[in-house]
Amino acid sequence: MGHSKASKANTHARLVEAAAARFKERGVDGISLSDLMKELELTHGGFYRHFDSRDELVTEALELALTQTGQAMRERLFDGGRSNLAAFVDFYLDEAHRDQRATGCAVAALAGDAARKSADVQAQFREQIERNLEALSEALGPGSGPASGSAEESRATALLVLSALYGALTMARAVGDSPLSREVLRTVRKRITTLGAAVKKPRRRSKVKRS
Amino acid sequence: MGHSKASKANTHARLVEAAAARFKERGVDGISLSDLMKELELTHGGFYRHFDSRDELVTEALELALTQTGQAMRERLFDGGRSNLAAFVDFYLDEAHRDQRATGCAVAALAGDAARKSADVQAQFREQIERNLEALSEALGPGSGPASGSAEESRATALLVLSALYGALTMARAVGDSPLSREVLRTVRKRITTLGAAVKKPRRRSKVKRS
Amino acid sequence: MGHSKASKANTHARLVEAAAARFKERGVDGISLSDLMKELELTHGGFYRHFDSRDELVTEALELALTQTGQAMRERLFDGGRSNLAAFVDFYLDEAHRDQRATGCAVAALAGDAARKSADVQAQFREQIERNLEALSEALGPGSGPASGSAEESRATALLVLSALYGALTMARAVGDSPLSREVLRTVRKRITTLGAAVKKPRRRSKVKRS
Amino acid sequence: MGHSKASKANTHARLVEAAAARFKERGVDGISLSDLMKELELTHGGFYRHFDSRDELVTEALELALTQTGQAMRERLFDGGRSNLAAFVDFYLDEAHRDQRATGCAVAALAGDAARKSADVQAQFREQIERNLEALSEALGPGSGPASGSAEESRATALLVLSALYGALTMARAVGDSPLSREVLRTVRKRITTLGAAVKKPRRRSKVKRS
DNA sequence: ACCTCCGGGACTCCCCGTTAGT
DNA sequence: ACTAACGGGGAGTCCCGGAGGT
Repeated sequence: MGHSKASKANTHARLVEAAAARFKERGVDGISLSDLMKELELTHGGFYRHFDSRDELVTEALELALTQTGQAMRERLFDGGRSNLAAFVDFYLDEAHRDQRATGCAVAALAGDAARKSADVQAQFREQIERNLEALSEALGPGSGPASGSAEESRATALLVLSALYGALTMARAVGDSPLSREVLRTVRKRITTLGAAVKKPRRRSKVKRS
Repeated sequence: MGHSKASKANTHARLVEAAAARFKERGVDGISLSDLMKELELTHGGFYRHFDSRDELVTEALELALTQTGQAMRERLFDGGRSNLAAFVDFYLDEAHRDQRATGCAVAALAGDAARKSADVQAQFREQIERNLEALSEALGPGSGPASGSAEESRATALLVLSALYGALTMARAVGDSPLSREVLRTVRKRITTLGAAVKKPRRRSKVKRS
Repeated sequence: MGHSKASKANTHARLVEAAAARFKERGVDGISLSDLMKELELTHGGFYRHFDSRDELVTEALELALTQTGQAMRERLFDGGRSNLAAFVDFYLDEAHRDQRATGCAVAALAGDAARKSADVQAQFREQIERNLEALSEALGPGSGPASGSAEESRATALLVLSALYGALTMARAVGDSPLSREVLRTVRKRITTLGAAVKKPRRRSKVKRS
Repeated sequence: MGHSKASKANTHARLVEAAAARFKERGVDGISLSDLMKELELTHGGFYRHFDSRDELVTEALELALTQTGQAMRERLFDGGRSNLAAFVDFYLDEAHRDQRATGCAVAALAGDAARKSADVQAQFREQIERNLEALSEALGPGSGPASGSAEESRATALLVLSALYGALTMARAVGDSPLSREVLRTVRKRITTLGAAVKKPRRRSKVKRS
């Protein structure tokens, strides 16, 4: 491993990766540059060879974290037909996912922090969530049901599903490992598919209710 | 210059209140003791008259924030019959609530942080969420439907509803004020009642699905 | 010793005395009320039965310290004829006086602090120094010399003598016990009388010089 | 934000200078580290980059204040022949010097405090006063008079003169601006040269007295 | 890429003057 | 007159982000 010109780019990338993981684990302000550099067996003095400021790292790490999440999500979602949603939910609301914040969903890990950050950071979340939404919407798809305002409906359902997923995972994490935590995961895992069902079939009744 | 008779208890209480508000607004680590004291027009020196450490304040402020939230929630939930859920949801997913983190729901504001805090803090969230769950479960009540594992069912529904509420509010905040943010609030507000509906009436189908 | 009405006045007086001593020893800001009260075997909570504020004690203690000093000074100055000045100087510039700040001259002990205190405090010093000056001036007296602007002359001499006394004592204290400290005392003690001599006898030359 | 290359040495020096000035003005205990740092537009957190403790700053600031004083004194004293003493005295006992404690003589400003400080501090005063004494002694010089124990004599005179100077300035400051304050300065200014005269010429009488 | 260090600012501790209640 | 405690504020310590210099 000579210290070729490529090694700088490599270190940059490793830094962003490590930061993405630590940020998801401890929050954007939860880890210092010094500790981060130590992870790569570097000293923190060298940091500024790669970034102009911590904020720059934050931006890049967030970008990475969010796109990785989106990518992984989509892959699980699109493998075949309708049953993929269930598979995705099973993964998303698993205890393993709950406990591995470093590798898990960036939105669930960092959305709470994003509310207090700059508009730029929030824009990053917005873009990614929008993308996630589209993917989920497509997965829920209008295809399988009778054609009834399908695009709108499935997007709305996707929003509801996403909210429930993020909320459930966040709650499960907030209460620590406990019966409640496991109950949240298990219950929402089981029930969440009813949302898709509800929107696809018995649409008449819902409309009546809302009026 | 002299302290009025208002006494310690008052200052202590005001400190906890101010901390609760600021914590919800900026996160538990987002405000310094010094700035907190300034809010009460005090200086940082007097802080340790009231708390042994910052952590002690965190504990008390979290307790206050969480119970206040729970209290307000229950009040909105129980005014009459079933329609209160809708009213509660309308309040919870309003833009005003989204923008007023200082006075809004403590769980939504701080659950993201709780995941990285001590087991004690997580226990506080657990207790409060449990209480919220019971209240919501009762509000969704088994009463209106035929006696079919009603308690269990309504608790499960409550979990789903709560998850969606927390998740939607968190997402709406994370993306900043924007069409997406408003869409999240609006959509979930409209759709969330279908969750309750789904569980209360057409219970047969749900069961079939889950099997 | 019942706690009769007289006892309060008594405590007040003892406080002022103790404060005067401590202030001279450690400076006006060099002792806390708490420590002061302990000297009287009281607790510091009772202080405000006797004074409205620390400043009030300072004023009274300074008054006492300054007048006691003046009194003692005058007594040593006026016992007989002219040789009293020498006796006074011998006392004033003795190592014992240097080492016993608590009972020694208040002006020498506190003039350095007075420069940084309020106009009121400085007025106290002004009055007392004026009185000391008059006494010394009288002691140096115009009597023994030929009548030549005698009052003016002796006042001027008194000023010079006082300056040298205060300055020598302050210097002797500032350098700590050491050959230099003792040299200052000894030398000024011996030489200072030449000032009086200079003014009383060979007045012609002085006047020529000043013109 | 960000520190220029100007580096530590500069800040250190500026701190010592500022401290020297403030100490002379308000006393060694009269200014807080925080306020001191504010003068340099720094915060108190950075202080310990430059000094291990407040005491260390005190030592250095005292050293600076004392040597600066001595230097300035000697410069005024040695410009030509004997008349320089008068010029020095005129400066030393001027109202301007009385009112500018921050830039004025460190001995006069701080000797009162030194008596209550550690032996180390007193040693600093001792050294500096010794140096001042030698300079003044040399200025009074044995040269002009008949050769009679000249060194001893002029040192003794220097001691007397220094005492009078310190004492007069201290008194003038202690009583605040007032007729008395001005009288002290004026009178001692005029009379102090008689001390030198007294020692240089009529030496016989002095010797007789001392025996 | 390292090491060193600067300046910022937080937390904690402790003492002071002052006040209230016993 | 004491006990207790309040609020002010200084000192000391630590760590962080950032900026040289080797």
